[in-house]
Amino acid sequence: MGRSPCCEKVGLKKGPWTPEEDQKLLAYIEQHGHGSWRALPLKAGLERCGKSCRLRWINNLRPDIKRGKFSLQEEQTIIQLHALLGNRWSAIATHLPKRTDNEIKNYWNTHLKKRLTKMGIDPVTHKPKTDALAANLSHMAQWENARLEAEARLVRDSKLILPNAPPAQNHLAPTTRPQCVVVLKAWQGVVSGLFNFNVDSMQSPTSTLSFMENTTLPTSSSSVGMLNDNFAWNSSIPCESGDILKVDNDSSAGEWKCLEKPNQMPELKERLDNSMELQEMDCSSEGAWFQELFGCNGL
DNA sequence: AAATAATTCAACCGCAGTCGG
DNA sequence: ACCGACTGCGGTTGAATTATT
Repeated sequence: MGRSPCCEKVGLKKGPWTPEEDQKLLAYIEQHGHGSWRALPLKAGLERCGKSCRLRWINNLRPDIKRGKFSLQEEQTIIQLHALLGNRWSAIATHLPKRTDNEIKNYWNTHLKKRLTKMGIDPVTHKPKTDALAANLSHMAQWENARLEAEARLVRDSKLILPNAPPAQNHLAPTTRPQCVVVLKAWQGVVSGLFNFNVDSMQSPTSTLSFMENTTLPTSSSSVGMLNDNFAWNSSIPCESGDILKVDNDSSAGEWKCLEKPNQMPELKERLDNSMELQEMDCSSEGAWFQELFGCNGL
């Protein structure tokens, strides 16, 4: 083992590099290669330790470094790889050849981690947090479930009492039924940790976010937005019965698009069909509460 | 315009793994 | 097998910058 003594030596310069120092380091490496980092500072005429030179070269002076804002694709790759590899920044950096591990680490800590946290996703486990937010949503979902059961029962009872009663006016076409229930169902699934990453797809630019069986995805625009912000990579998500949600990375927003018509859970569909009152339920505000909860624009 | 708070990111620090003597 | 030199990595720090009051 043993510790490197070079950085403990007194008299070596620390702190930000000057352009002159950069020039010396660049010129030396271009001419001789870096060779032994420990010996380099003396040969290059730098009052720095080898470690500092190495770091400066790797993180700033290397000619193949890409600077500037991370692209959506890069963000997606980082999130995917972090889910797989954890804080192994150098391993992650090998998949983003023009980015340094330090830059990726900084970007994760200052941007991506915060974003995931804001979305209720644990940035360590990449699973939804079972915190107060999730508990609230779970509670809301249970409440909604109970309410629907009661309403459906009421409707059935009223049909029994008035068998010839005319059908209630249907304000919404069946395919455009209120979707807040679907959203809640889906969120219940999400908070239960029903999704996982398809490891095999990690190398592929088009990856699949696979859900465990019977996970119903939300189809309202607001909830789709939520998923977009959480898992905005080039993905296809199998919904029920082969319905596919796809994120379109060709657009700068990486928008989720439902390619097929939404397919709701059979029992939910039946319940909705049975409930005339439910068909009249006003769900216009559901987008608002989801956006408020998740802080995403979702549209 | 000034003061303060928040954010960003380059650089440092120390630990662990590898290699050669 | 042991020891020391060296490199690479990840966590952390703090100065610089930007946003907010």
